[in-house]
This record gives sequence, structure tokens and C-alpha cells, in this order.
Amino acid sequence: MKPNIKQFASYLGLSPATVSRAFSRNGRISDATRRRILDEADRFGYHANIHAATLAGGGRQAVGVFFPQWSATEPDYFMSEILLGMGRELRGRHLALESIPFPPGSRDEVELCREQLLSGALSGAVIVAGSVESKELFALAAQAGIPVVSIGRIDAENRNAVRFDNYRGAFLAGKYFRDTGRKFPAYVGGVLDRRKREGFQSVWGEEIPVAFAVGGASADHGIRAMDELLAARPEIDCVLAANDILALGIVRCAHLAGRAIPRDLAVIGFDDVALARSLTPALSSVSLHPGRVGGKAVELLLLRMERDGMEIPAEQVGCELILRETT
Amino acid sequence: MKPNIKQFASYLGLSPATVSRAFSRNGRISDATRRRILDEADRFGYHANIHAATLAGGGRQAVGVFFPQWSATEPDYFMSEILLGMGRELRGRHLALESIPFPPGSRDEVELCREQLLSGALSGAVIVAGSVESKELFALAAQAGIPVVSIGRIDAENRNAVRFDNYRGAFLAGKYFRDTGRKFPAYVGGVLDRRKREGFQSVWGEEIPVAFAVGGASADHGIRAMDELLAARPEIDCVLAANDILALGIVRCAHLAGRAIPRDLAVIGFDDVALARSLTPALSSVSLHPGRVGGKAVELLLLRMERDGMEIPAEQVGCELILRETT
DNA sequence: CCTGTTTGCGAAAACGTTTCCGCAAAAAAG
DNA sequence: CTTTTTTGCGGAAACGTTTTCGCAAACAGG
Repeated sequence: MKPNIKQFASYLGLSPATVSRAFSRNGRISDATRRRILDEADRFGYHANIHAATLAGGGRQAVGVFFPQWSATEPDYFMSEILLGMGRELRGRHLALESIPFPPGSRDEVELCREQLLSGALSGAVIVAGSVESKELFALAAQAGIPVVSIGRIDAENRNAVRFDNYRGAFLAGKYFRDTGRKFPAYVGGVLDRRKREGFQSVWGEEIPVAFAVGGASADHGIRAMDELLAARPEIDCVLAANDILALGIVRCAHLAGRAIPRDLAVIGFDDVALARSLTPALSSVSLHPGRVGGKAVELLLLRMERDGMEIPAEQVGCELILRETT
Repeated sequence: MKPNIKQFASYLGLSPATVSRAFSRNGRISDATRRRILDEADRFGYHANIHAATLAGGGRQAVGVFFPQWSATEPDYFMSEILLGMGRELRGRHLALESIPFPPGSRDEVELCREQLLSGALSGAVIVAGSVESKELFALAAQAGIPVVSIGRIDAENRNAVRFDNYRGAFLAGKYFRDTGRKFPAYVGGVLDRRKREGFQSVWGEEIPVAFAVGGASADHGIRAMDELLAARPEIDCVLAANDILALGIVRCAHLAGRAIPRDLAVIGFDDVALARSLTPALSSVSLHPGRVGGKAVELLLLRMERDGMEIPAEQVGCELILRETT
């Protein structure tokens, strides 16, 4: 079907070695021959097989990014921006980016990831935290000697990761609420974001009402959680959400309940996805700079790769409270 | 560094052939030996190299999806949902999904795509329309005999594609506006969506004001386009956007200009991304069912692949006008 | 007990590259 | 005009699998 290098070479009256040299940038070959080969290749329909090339040592390298995909119908906006950031950083670096989402909780899928990770297809990987599988994959990679960096906290050690300062971000949000005279705070979050809750809590002395979005983090979950909260504590006048999509639901819930934003209820989201600034009302949010995070992750990974696998200290990306129209 | 099959086999006192059989599902091997090999593999740290496996004919197959990535900072929500749909359909099918975004207008990147497409790494591809590069890649794949289906219209022929009925969708939106008593329509769109404009236009007899989002389709572009439109024709009372993100900008612009939605200005978006229903006000939109589109695309691709390359008629996914709070 | 069939495994030939090594021919140096 | 260096190319050995083929041993049927 597809011609291989031997057939193409003998068609040209040359040896496979010469043909190979024409495509790679390092062998010794005359300009005339190279040009002829390149021209004829298009006509003849020859193209090097990537698997054979990689096996022999010449193929293009790739890095993989593994991340939990919680919903099969709603995209993860935060993750999308991280991926964009990684792509930006990788562009021009002669490295392919392979993105490998996995649904948390599926043994089969984790097995597939395992395979991808260990099969030698990847010369490095970034793994984003957020599920038990992340931990597992991270350990696996480390053990197999594959350069890997995590996004978010995966293990206790402060290495090979780009980390967020969730605690501080939530603290800033809480402080802002307090400084602007809000009295009755609430927090809506996923189950995993303990640090955000703690940071927010730390502003007030006592316990504050908290609602968890169970089983996901869509806007609908935000609506339900806020409904519940408002029913139990109608006096609530400000709320921090663990991500912007939950905040979307909270805004919507407030609207349905007839509370004006930000007068009756102030809302701050988390992540600051690109969307936040385009909403009406524009969403205030603790920016985690997702694009930068992705870029930083590949930067660190590249560093580890060229120092082949050497451990590097974690980097923390700063968070920033962005005030818009919901506060 | 990493042990290969020969080393692992001789460590076990077996032949490479037997080890290979232990992992593949078809060779003849005793249960006892297989179990032993599988157990020891973990301990020894052996894992088959995927390139060698694929070269020899045993590797896992993959399909690729090529799509234009217009922005390096804002994710494409519509595209994200299509990808999700493809993933859903592929799950359990023993096929990997490789997503390959490319920035339109870059020769280098197109060259990279070309390589991916022809290098034998993919046993099929879906290519989403929307840039000249899409056309080029589609032709390339077809010529190389790689099973390929497009999402959206790439060539004139009505084959190997899943298509949208943009004309009808826009027509429905226009008709709804007219039926609900709107008098002064406007259209905001990208340069490429000719059919949408025509469909919308067809409702009214004469020319209507049109603004194009040049150089992108972010919410900001929507704001600018709408600003311009409103300045020229303050009487406008309804507007169709070529996608939901532009619509977001339009809603925002109306808000800044002090026009109430939907009373003073009705807005309908296009695509119906998951987000639309969570917004406040919830966005009316012409649903293109992005998830279904992605699913349908891989369905068609799989069909072409098993009939090795046979042409199949295009399928059109129905569009649907979803009315929410902006109308 | 002998013949025919299954079963489990090893030897070796692919799969399609890249790259080292060697060898002529051409070019440069003397 | 000889000697050294450079240049362009072919031969062949990797790279790490899968799979066909063959061969014993174990098993079944009579």
C-alpha cells in the first residue's frame, strides 16, 4: 500500500541511507541529491513511518499531559486554558503535545493511561492533580524514571510541581468581603478544595456556612448548593465559590431568588477563566492564571528533561484577586 | 535503561515470543505461564515499547482530530464539546484519540500536521472545517488513502462529512424574531459564516445591518461589533450572533448601553454550548448539538475505516432553536 | 500399544527506519 | 604530480516488537 523507504530509494536508484539523510538534518548529503529526493517524495507519495523512525532513534519527541475529566458533557474551562498555555510554550520547540484525559474512578482508563505513560511514547509528562488516579500516575512515572511534573499538589514533597496558593487566594477574597462590610459569608466548593475553604474561613473567627457541590462542579451544582445555603441562612450577603463555573450557578441562583448582585449578594469565583470578564455581570475571581500555569509546567518539565530527570523545586504561581462587577 | 523484551524473557528463562504472547490476547499460551509473566513484569519493570509493537503490527490504533485553533488564550468552547463527544463515542472502542489543534495561517504548523497525518501514526482522521488548512489536510488525507471525515463543509461534495444546517438555523432565529414582533434585525458574525447570514437575511426581504467580528470571535469582538452597529442604527431591536461567545459580548454591550434584554434587545446565539443555559440571562441559541456532532463524526469515521476507505454519504445533524431568557 | 491431534513454547523472519563504518572519488595542499 | 583531506554515498547493523512455522511433549481415540 504505502511505499517504504527501500522501494522509494530503489525507484530513485539510491540507497535507503541517502534517502533518510535527505530528511534528517544531520547526515552528509549533497544539496542536489537532497532536493531531488524531497521533490520526488511528494510525487511518489513516500513519507517516513513515524514508528520506525522513533524506534531507530530519529523520531519526534512528545510530552503528554494527563488530567481528570469529571464531566463527559461539559468541558473543563480551567483545564482548557492550561492546555492552551502548554501549547503556547511548546510551539516551536519541536515537541508534540499529547493530551490524555481520563474519567476518575475507571480502572480501565487508568490502565490505558498507564500504558501510554510506560510505553515509551512520551519523553516527559505533566500530570494534573485532582483525583486518586493522578497520584497513581505520578508515582508510576517517577518510579519508571520518566521526567514528570505535576500541576497542583500531588504528593507532600515540594518538588517537581507547579503549585497554586489556594489558601492565600481564598484568604484575599474573604478579607475583601470583610473590608467592604459584608457580615455573613458562605462558601461553595468541591470536596477536594480543603485549602480554599480554610483560607476563606481564616478571615472570620468562627465557622461559616459551607455547601459542597457533590458529584461535580457544573453551574447546576452551584445553583443547588446556593439554594440550600440560602434556605438555611437567608442572611448570607457574600459567597466564595471554589471555581468560576460554580460561581456562574450562584449568580443565577441569586437572580432567580430575586437578590441583586452585588448589592444583596457579593460573589467571588476561583480560577479566573477567560470567560469571567465577558460575563454580565462580569465575575470577580481569584485568578490562578491558568495559561501561565500551563506554560510554567512545560518549562519545568523541559528543564527536568534536559537535566535528565533531576529533581527540581516546586514553583508557586501567584494568585491575584480580580475585582469586577459581582463585588 | 528500560529493559526490553529479550532481557525480560531471558530473566524468566523464556523466549521473547512467549512473553509477547502473554500480553497479546491471541497466541497460544498456558494460563500458568501467562500469570507468571504478568506478575513478574510489574516487578521487573518491563513494558512493551509501543513503537516497536505498532511496527510489528500489534500496537493500538489511534484516530486524530485536526481543528483550527483561532485563539492562543481563549479556549474554543464549541470545539471542546465536539471533542468531548468524540471521546464519549470512542471510549471502550480500543482506539486512542489524538487531538491536533493548529493555528490557521502558519505554514510550519500545517507541515507538522501533514507529518502527523501521513506518518502512519493515525488509522483515521476527522478534520474540522473553518480554515484553508482544513481543506488542504482533507485533500492530503484523501489522496493518501487515509479514511477521513470532515466536520462542517470542506469540499462541495456531499460525502464523508457531518454537516450543519446553518442556513436553516439562522432562518429559524430570524423567523422567531419576526413572529415576536421585532422590526429591526441585525447580524454579528465571523467572516466565514456566509450561510448563517443568508439564512437570517432570507426572513426579511431587504438588506439588514451586519457587523463582522474581524480577526477573532471573542466576547470582546462581540462588544465592538455591537457598539458599531448600535451607533449606526440605534433602532435595532434584535440580533443574531454567529456563535455564543459573540452573543456574550453582545449581551454585555447592551447592558453597558443601558438596553434591557430581552425587552429592548433580543439576542440569539449560535452553537448552544453547555455554558449558554447557565448564564444570567440564560442565552437563547441555535443548537448545533456539538456533542452529538463529535459522536456522529467518529461513528462515520469508524464506518469508513472498517469498510476500508469506502466513501459514505454526508450526514446532517439537525439544528434546533432553544429559547431562553434573551428572547 | 500405536496413531492422530492438540498444546506450549522457541527460532527466526518480518516491520521501516536511522546511523555508524567504510570506501571510492573529488578536492585541497604540498 | 603525489599526498592528505574532504565529500557523497552504499552496506549493514541496530531499534524492540509480533507472528508464522516447526517441533517436541502431552493427550486422546481406537
